[in-house]
Amino acid sequence: MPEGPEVETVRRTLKHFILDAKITSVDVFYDKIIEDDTALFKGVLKDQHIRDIDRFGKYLIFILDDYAFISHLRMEGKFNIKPQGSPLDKHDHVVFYLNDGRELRYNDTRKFGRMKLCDKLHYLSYPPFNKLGVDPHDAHVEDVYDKLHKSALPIKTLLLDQHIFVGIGNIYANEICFRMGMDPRTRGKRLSKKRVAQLISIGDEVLSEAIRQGGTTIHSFDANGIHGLFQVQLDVHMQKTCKKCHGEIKKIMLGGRGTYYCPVCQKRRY
DNA sequence: CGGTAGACCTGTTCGC
DNA sequence: TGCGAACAGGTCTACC
Repeated sequence: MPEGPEVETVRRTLKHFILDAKITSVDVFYDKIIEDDTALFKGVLKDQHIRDIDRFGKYLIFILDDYAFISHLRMEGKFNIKPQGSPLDKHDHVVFYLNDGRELRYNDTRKFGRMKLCDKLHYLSYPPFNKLGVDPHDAHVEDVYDKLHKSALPIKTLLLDQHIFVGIGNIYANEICFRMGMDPRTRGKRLSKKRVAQLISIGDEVLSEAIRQGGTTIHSFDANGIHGLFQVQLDVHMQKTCKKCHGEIKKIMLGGRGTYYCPVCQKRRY
């Protein structure tokens, strides 16, 4: 699922359903998902209540009584809440058994997602968080400008760099460039301070709107029949026709990622 | 250090 | 229809 807005939707939904539930035990069917020793991970989580769920960028942080762990969904990770004993899906890799007869299941077709124990109180001061950038909502122009100004990489590639901004993924990077009226190939160093200020505010706007709409849900989060997640209205990503000028949307590769843009509306290079 | 392929996985879609 | 290549919401590593 996961760019920042989708992870935020998962966070809110999970929090709504499993806050204060107790983890009675954990099963792990694919060890690589757990970056710690699996036995340690299972042992630490046993009999802990889920007291809170935080998010930083695309990371979820589960806060327990005495410990905490982070979860990154990468490309296809999903959490589902199922009644105890309902049939396991082929791609369910981690199961958290809850004391109320439900199970929180981590499902991940491509097995890219990762979980790891972290410091409960000061996790932001340790890896991976201490090296990450800022949420566009909290960004300061000077800091971002300093980073962008040093780089010859395309701005669209820089938007994906989690050391600069957190939470922006491939879809929203494309959408942000479109809303900026900016060619995604524009080099970071070409952006003026004023343009960076605009980038921050449009970035914040795009992510906030997506959160309001419940994230772009293609593989829908399916917690106990809770649907109602809208699909975010996308302007360019995977589109054929430009919503503004009705011209053709072009697709190119930048930094190995599919990049969509309108050659008419995103002509300007700064 | 900056930047770019390749790796990690499975499933779906596209082209011949 | 079949079959391999390319691609998918992400990040790390190895290597110029």
